[in-house]
Amino acid sequence: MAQEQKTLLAATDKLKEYKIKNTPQRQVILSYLMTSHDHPSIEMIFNYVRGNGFSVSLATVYNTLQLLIDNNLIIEIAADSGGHMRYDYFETPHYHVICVNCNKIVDVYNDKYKKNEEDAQLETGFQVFNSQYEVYGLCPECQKKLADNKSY
Amino acid sequence: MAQEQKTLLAATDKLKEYKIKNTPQRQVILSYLMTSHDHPSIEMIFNYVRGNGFSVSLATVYNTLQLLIDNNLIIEIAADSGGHMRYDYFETPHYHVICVNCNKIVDVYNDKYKKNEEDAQLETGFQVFNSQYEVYGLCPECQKKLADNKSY
DNA sequence: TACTTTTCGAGAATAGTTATCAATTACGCA
DNA sequence: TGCGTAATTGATAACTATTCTCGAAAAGTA
Ligand SMILES: [Mn+2]
Ligand SMILES: [Mn+2]
Ligand SMILES: [Zn+2]
Ligand SMILES: [Zn+2]
Repeated sequence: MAQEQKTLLAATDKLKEYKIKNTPQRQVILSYLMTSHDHPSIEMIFNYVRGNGFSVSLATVYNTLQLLIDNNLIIEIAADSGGHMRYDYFETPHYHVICVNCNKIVDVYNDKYKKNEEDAQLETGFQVFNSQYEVYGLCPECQKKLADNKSY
Repeated sequence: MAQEQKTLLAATDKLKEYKIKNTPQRQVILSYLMTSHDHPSIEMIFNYVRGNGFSVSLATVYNTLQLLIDNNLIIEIAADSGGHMRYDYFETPHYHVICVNCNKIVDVYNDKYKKNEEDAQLETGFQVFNSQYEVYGLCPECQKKLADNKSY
């Protein structure tokens, strides 16, 4: 069976597991997020779905993403200095290292940062659901690029 | 001397320190951020400045905030589920605990989360400038409110 | 299959943000 | 202190990301 088919089935299973009504649009969007590692924007998701032969509207992409966020299946990252939100399947806890120059997002699979959730709960009395950690800096490529430009 | 005057002077000093050209608008915006603890939105800042007898346009508020962000004087928090950005003077490292129901933002002055910056740098080769940590949950008031509603 | 409910989608409407550009202001320098 | 230049401001237009609308289509249920 093609890989593509497999991930569609995996997405279908997830939807069932979370008792979310199954539709082709939701399958494709979720399977894209489950397999892609590029933290896509709305536009990228929209183009991906249409590019794979499925019909979809922008409104449906927005609705579906909100649904997945509400079900804690994905997270939204405000990482794009162009003001675009980025989306990430969030099964395994990890944090994001973001290049302020090119908007690249790199995953770091280390959940140490999660330990602070307990502190936060004790300190504030909040009932804590989850947390996110973002690190800002310059990626190796942009470091090089900017160093080269300076040496004129 | 009135408190108000003092914080305006403090803001002026900060602007000098960072070699940012001094204007009345920048003074008021920065002094508001330096003293307020409510992580204001653009709209709140705009209203504050006008409410204190200074002329200002929305464009200037946006421009000034971007300038202060670029100088690492303030940070932008994507904490408002209504899609509004919030702004915070960020002299002392701290993280934010955010109520997903009422958008309240509570500061926790504990910089343990910052320790991960070193890991991130080693792991990714990024040149790290700063990092942010956000915890999501329900504030005590909203916990109570929602519990009451359920008990019908 | 028949029925009910949910979702989809095209486009309109909304709202947050950015661009424009002439007038004003800040500030280094004589 | 006063000039000259470059930067900033502000009213508003333009832009663009997101949400709304509502009739049509599809999903789930028995
Ligand atoms: Mn990720
Ligand atoms: Mn804060
Ligand atoms: Zn980069
Ligand atoms: Zn609350």
